[in-house]
Amino acid sequence: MPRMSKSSPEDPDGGQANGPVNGSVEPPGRGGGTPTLDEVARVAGVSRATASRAINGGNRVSPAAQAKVDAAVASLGYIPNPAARSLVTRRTDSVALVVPEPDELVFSDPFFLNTLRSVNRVLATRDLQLVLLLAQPGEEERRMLRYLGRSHIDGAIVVSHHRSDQLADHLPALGLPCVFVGRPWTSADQVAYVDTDNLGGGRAATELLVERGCRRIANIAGPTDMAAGFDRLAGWRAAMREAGLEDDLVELGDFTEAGGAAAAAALLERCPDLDGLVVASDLMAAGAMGVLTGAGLRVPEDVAVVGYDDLGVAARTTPPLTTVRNPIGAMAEQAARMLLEQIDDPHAPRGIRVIFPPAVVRRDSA
Amino acid sequence: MPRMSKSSPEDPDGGQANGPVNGSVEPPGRGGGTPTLDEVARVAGVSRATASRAINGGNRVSPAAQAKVDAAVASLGYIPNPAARSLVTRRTDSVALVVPEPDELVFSDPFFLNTLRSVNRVLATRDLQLVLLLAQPGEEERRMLRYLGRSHIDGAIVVSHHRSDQLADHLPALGLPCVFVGRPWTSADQVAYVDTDNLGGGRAATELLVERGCRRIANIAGPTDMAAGFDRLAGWRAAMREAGLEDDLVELGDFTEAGGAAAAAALLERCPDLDGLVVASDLMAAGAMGVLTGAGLRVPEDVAVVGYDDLGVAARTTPPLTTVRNPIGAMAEQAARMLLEQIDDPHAPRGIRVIFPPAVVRRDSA
DNA sequence: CCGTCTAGTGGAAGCGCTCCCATGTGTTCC
DNA sequence: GGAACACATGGGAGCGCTTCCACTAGACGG
Repeated sequence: MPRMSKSSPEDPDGGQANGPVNGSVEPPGRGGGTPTLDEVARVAGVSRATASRAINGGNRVSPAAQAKVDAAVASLGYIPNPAARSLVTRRTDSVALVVPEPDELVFSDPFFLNTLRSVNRVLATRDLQLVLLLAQPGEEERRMLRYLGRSHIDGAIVVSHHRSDQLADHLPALGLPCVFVGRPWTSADQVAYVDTDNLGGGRAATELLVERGCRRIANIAGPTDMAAGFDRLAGWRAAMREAGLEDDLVELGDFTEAGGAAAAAALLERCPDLDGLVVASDLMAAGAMGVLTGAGLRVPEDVAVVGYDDLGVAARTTPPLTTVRNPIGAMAEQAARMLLEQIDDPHAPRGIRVIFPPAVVRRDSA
Repeated sequence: MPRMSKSSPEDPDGGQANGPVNGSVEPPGRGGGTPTLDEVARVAGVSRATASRAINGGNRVSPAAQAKVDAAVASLGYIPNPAARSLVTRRTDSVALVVPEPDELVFSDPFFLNTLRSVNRVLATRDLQLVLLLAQPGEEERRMLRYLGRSHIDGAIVVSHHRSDQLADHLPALGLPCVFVGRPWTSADQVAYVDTDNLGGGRAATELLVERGCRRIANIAGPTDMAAGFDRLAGWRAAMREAGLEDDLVELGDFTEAGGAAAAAALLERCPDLDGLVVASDLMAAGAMGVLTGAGLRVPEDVAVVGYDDLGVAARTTPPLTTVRNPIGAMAEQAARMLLEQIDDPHAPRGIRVIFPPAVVRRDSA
């Protein structure tokens, strides 16, 4: 029974509207549509079932049949229809990169690009597609959750998660495989995540200054609704207390250069003779250093500065910034791999976490 | 080595929804799995056909039926299965953002992020998903083309297209709606694209220096395998000739800060007394200015500098950079809207192009 | 020499959806 | 009052694919 793929009675343009237009070859006997599994099977002289098996890894297929199917696929230029496949397998071969975006910060950060790159690299090895989901809190976020809730996607990687969004609670509840980059605020023990030891990093940065002999060490913190900002500040606090120093010289920044500058100015006002500065990001540190030198202070002679991230900016400031490395590429890759594992094995444990150690990178600012 | 810990070794509610076998196990009608259109129809007391119509815009559906279906959808939390829908409609409701990536440059550019943002914003208004396709030339690119060739995607936006890739020839040949951001090298009259007038921009930048009285104006060009780099250089050339000046003081950069610095050094070697510098990107201009001031030259007193892009860097250099604005956000948005039009109407004209005028932004460097 | 395997195969049953078409119902017009 | 026309509706045929299941050979041991 012939498919009536073409020219149904009242198809005005003969069906050439969508779909790859005639363009190239058309070996098979049938109408000019894109080849289907049926055609492959016919050309190969096997059943559709066998053709399907051959195409999907060749389980329980004789070498002879496999060869015939391979040849047919090649000659027809056959590519399986993903929708049809997805309909029955219930997989979509695509994963989402979820980026809650309450502000525009994410985007100015080289951090995001590194993530994208690394995730994509891992996914490419498995022929998975990356769907980007940017959503602001509120309506957009809700729509995104609806989207994720249905079988559009096999899994999700969440980056730049904020305290306000409820991704960490909702995603696992959907039964959707997911991995967070950066410790989630809630449900942290039910969700897989990878992170750096931001607390240890904040502590290490501070200890460096303490050992250098600094006594009045201030801190420019990141937004405390992001785990990274929160933990780095906590690390600073811990190190300060251990060194017997006051831990009240803190200003909040927003991870931007301007924010860092503003915070530095405020700090300088509060404590004109500060001699050390721990900053939660290199970009903010760059802004802060501008203010310091503008105030006639030398870095590191008068004020030693330590940044955080080491994603490029740090090497370009004057003086080059001593900083704590944030291995974002490795983290994202790790996250992608963990997601793959979850997708492959739905019974795999859910709460795995991987924490990368901090690494101080010494340059000239401290 | 990252350390790893599993905090919840066993999976409380394993993946129950993974086999297509479920259909037979699960009595239809009771809310076991995800609701289907059948269930909606049953709950609403109408046929599946009517339910489908009601859900898809309510054409030829009585208000009463519409209301009943709406209620059923709400109460069941029904979301159409995209695969099933796509199988019959031959649409996928997702578009690709194609990024050929011969090098890592694209990523360090704020340009890319702006694009992403804008495209996403437009797509969101129509509930379309953004699939990110990053591919290096060669095997990866071929795989990408195969992917695009099939009905995975309704359309594509191509950014950062290089001379070497053959996207501009292949994509339209696939019959796939597509829009380029940045003039394609080939098939430029068969492909829709949006661009800025880079030639005009290069010319304007140069004229600014000429009017300022500069006579020995050098140029740091971008990669000439990208239209933007090529055109900006051509604009400089045209303006130089018109002013009766030599147009041979050119060095090629790679759109990075380091590349700009290297080019500036070479230029300085060739012509120690140059008094004007037109640079194809702000990042390169920043690098170049570093070299200039390092050589004891004042900007703009000794050498006036004009950059290109104005995507943030320009305002942060010392001195702030006079530059030519590259309205990348507007361009990307425009591209997305054009793509939507092509998708909506397959018979729409293909070769539309939209060119944004250049705009000089005066700061302190010239 | 006959069960009993096992590997390979094809028939057929859907996956959840859209849309064509035939079939009611209520309106309008001559 | 019947023809002519809306308009709304449900039945049903697929979209292209995977996979269950029944079936046929040959292989092998008893």
